[in-house]
Amino acid sequence: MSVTSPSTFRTTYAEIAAKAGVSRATVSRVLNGDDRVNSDRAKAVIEAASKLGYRTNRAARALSTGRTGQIAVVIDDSPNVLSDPFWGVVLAGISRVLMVHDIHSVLMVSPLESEDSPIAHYLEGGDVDGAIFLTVHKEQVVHSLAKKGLPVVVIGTPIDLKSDIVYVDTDNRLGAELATKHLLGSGCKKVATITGDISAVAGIDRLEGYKAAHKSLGHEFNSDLVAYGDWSFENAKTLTLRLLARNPDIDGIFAANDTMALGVMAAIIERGRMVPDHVAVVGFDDNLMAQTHRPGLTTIRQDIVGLGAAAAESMLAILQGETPAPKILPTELVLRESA
Amino acid sequence: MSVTSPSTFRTTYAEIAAKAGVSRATVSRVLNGDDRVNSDRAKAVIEAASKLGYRTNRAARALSTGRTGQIAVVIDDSPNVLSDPFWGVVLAGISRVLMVHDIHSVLMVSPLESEDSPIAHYLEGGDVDGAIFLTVHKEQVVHSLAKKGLPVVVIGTPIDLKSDIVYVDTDNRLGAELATKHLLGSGCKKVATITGDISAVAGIDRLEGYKAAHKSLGHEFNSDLVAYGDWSFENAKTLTLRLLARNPDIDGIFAANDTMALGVMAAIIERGRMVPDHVAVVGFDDNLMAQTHRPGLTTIRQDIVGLGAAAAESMLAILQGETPAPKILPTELVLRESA
DNA sequence: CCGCATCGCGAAATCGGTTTCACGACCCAT
DNA sequence: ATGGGTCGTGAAACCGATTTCGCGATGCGG
Repeated sequence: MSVTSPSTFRTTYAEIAAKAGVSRATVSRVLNGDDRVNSDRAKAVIEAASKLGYRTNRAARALSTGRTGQIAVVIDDSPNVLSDPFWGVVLAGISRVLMVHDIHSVLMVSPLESEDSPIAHYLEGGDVDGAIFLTVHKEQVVHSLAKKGLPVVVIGTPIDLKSDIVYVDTDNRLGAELATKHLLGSGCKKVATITGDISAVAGIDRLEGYKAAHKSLGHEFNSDLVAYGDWSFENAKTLTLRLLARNPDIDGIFAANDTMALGVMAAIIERGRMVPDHVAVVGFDDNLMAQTHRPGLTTIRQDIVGLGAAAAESMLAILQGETPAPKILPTELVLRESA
Repeated sequence: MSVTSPSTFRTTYAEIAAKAGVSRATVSRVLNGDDRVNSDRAKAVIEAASKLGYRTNRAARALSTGRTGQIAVVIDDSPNVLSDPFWGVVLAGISRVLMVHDIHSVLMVSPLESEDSPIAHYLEGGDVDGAIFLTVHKEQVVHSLAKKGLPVVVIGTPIDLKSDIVYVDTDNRLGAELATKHLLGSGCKKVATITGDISAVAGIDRLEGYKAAHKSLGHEFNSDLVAYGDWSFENAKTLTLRLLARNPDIDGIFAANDTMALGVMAAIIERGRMVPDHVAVVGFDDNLMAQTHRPGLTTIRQDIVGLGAAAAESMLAILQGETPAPKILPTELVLRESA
């Protein structure tokens, strides 16, 4: 009593077998590249299959093999997560790589609060062969899933590095160092930073890079010049106003992401100062806004598609039984007008 | 000879049946809400299932019922599509609704060029119960898939309206009218527009809205004030410069999306004029940039999550055997500084 | 009290690939 | 020639949930 009739006629091994005059077992062997089959028969099978327009039934295969050919991609469902263009691009990177290997991405947009959440149960349920996590969620939960045998890849460095979770990330530390060095190297005397959320590793690392640049260029690190932000525009703007009030001679600011860099610039303008003439600004990400904003934002470009692709490749490696090392992707300084 | 051992022990109907002292058939009936089962036995089954931590095996169910509980979400894979934050939000809207109904979204990021493309074949293959298309792709292909019996929902109005493809869209015409009326109503004498790609229905409709506003407020329509854009920043900037050179007395511009509105503003500034003092600007979308840009962009907000949700609900309706009418979602004017 | 419809339930078939197992054919070394 | 080995192949079991079919039991109208 199906609600909508399938109306699609799928051809099965049985039909191919009949047409090619062999058994279903042989059809299976041929179609899965087992070369221990008489080549004439193999040819016959291939021809029959293509003539009948055969498409493999993934449900049947999954039932039989226990592998579904599907990977879950889990994203936090908070209002500002999927509206960040970053994730869409990561998704594209993941999807492209997996699709080449005939693996499908199942999108799960939902917070993964506890080990009892429906998503966690689903992931354990065996209906996907693995899971890629797009933000760090509750790391605890990810660990426990991994321990239960689910292949897991995390995009972004986990806080607990001792655990051997496979992850990929952008080289946040070096990128931030690059950004800060550019400011210091182009004549800025007093370079401040607005950090990201430093409960996240990306936030910490970008701050570390800022410090490293100072050290390596022989500038003294001054904690007065560090304002702790949360990745958001408004907050960055407020912090910048406070920073400039206290240290009017700041002539360069490294913001830990582009969104905050825009907040920084808005604050500078509001104080009646010019970018980059009075204060130079460098961001991080190179998102669309960095390009469209006036003045154009000098920033650190990360290879976002590459990040997704790397995550997908790590997942494939795990499925092959390997234990891929973490991958850290390089960054690049993009010069525009703001610094 | 499995590569990674599943290590996960899934409990099956057989085990539940044994524990509850009934047959597998009865387990199935109970777990699928068939009420023609003795309530004591039902209780026993439910208890056994929960005690054993039963999770349904979707592959087995799919094989048996012919329905997979999965919907494909197809997005064009061009560099600037997934980097548009719009689509991420639509995805979230879709995913949330489907997930409530225990249906999973399979993401397919790929151009759907022809009826022979791998994606088209996959969609016909029966491994998903339906497909939601996130941009109009080759409409031809979508039609042919629909004709073959695949439940299909399109986000965005199809060009060929005679075909009875189910679609959902924002009220582009009315939104554009709202935007233009705001400009005309707040004192602008000469309001130009940068259109979107007018080979897309959204582009056409937003232009129609612009015209309708003029008509309804008794302003004459002047085709000199229409520049045909392509949704992109750079192009909009160029067109605006040209427009302003030819008509220096333009005092308002409606850009058919926010990205172009930023281009428009960049051009205005470059000409040494001020927004909104000399030229007021209104966009369309209300994306993140509209909020973070200075001056803040007055724009038309669409309910993007709602768009995804509506698409998902239409899909669910189709799967129920209904034929949902197209849904057109209302828009809203968001006042900021630019107009 | 009889015949017939209804009801609850389990045995068994089914969905479509995959995989084990065994069998016959053939080859080689003794 | 003969015992042991390899090779290609098909029959049949299997994955786990669903569904048809039919059986025995109960209920009801006449």
